[in-house]
Formats: sequence, C-alpha cells, structure tokens
Amino acid sequence: MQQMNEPEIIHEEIVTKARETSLAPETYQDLATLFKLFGDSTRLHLLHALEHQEMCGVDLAALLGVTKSAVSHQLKSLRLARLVKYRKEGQIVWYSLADDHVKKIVDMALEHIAE
Amino acid sequence: MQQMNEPEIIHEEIVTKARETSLAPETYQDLATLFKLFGDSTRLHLLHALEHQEMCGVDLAALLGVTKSAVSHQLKSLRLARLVKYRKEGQIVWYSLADDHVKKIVDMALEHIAE
DNA sequence: CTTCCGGTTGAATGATTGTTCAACTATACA
DNA sequence: TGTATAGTTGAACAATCATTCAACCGGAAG
Repeated sequence: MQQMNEPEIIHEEIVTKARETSLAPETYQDLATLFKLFGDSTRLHLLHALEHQEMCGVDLAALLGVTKSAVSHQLKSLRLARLVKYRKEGQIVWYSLADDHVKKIVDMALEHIAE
Repeated sequence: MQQMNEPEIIHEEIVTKARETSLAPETYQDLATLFKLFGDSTRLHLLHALEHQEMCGVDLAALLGVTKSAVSHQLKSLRLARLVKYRKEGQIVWYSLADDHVKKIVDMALEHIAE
C-alpha cells in the first residue's frame, strides 16, 4: 500500500458524541482571537493596571517601561476587542476596563498558575 | 531641544498606586504563556472536546480534520503546560483534561463573547 | 520476521505579531 | 502664532508559531 488517508476514525461513538458537543468553528476562532489578546505580558500588565483605576497613556507607558507608541498600539487592540474603553479630557486620554469579565478571566488563570 | 526621553510620569500618585498593585514581571509572563495556549482554535477545540470525554489522537485528528502530526504537536504543548494528561493503553494514547480550571477559563471567555 | 497502525519528532516553510522608528494630529499654553 | 506635549498611525523588522512533510518508534496481528 502507498499512502494512508488521514482521518480514519477508531472509536465511532466517541467521535460522534464529540461532534455533538462541538461548538461552531467560528466560535473557536472568536475565542482564540480573544485569548490571543491575553497572551502577551504587555497587554496583561495593561489590563491588570486598569483593573484598579483609570490611567492615561503616558503613565501606562512609564509604568510598563515601554514607549507611548507601543502602549498606544496595544491599547488599540484592546479597544477594538472592547476589553478597554476610553474617555478624552483635554489632551489626556483616560483608559479603563470595559467590563469585569476581564478581571474574572485573569483571576481564574492566576489560580491555575498558583497551582 | 532634541529628543524627549520617554517615560515621563504625569500623575505621580496614580502611577505609584499602580506600581503597588502590579504583579511580578515573571507572573505576567507566565500568565501570557498560559493564555497563548488558549489563543489557537485548534488547541481550543482539542481542550473543549476533552472537557466531555477521554479521546485518542487519531479520533481527535478526525474530529478536527487535521493530521495526526498536527494534533500530536499541539497535545504536546498542552501536556507540557499540564493542561492535559494522558494514559497509554496498548498502542492507543488516551488524552483528558488535567484539571477543571481549563473548563472554567473557557466558559468565562464564552460568556464574554456571548455579550 | 514482517506488516500495519497509532503516535512522535525535527526540520522547513509561511503566516502572524510585537516593537521600534518617524512622521503626524490635536490640544494646551505662552 | 509658535512651541511643547499626549496620543495615533503605518511601514519595517525580528521573533514567534502552526502546519506540513518525511522519517521514525513500538506495540499488535498475521
């Protein structure tokens, strides 16, 4: 024989049951997109800082020790994903968390790490 | 003047308070490493399938519609992060979730997406 | 022993992504 | 009007990463 076709099923019932509980492919994609935003220490630090108080871009850059540009880029991603919101006051832009799911997700992961 | 040094602080008190509540840099790194594993639809589908029952590599590959190799690579990442565990039975390797933090984290994210 | 099959592995490749840099906008202030 | 500052933007670069491919390991069955 030459070459095996890949997806041979071994345990029909198990795969059938798995198919029934599977979510839509786009749901896994959406979830992945969301988690990817949490998958960077800079963004996590930003989100964690905003858990406690409103902060502006320059202060956030100073806190993390990165450039304003880097912070702005990341805040834009977080804004587009509706994880943070902002409020303009003169030339200052105040950032804060959009909702408290963020806090819950981060806390849950911290629990896992603490082991 | 030539060029501004970046991290000038605007609101001292706010940054000071943020520094006090900040976690150790390595903690943000560890968190990011964990979340990165959730930031891929293939791995999410694997984890979600294993939430409900034990499954073997070939069945998982069939379920996801990817090669055994791809599944094996991803399961290895998940194994190293202690998100899944395995059990060998003859030539079959049965995979399952290592603990239920995984389920909680995914469910929390699903809630956020549901909006 | 030989073949089949579940599973692993490492190198290679293409895609995604975080940061920097430089230029730019807009508000504040003198 | 002119300058300093908060913030944004896009291109470019380096690094990371997911999948494929091919070769391989080890148990099972003939």
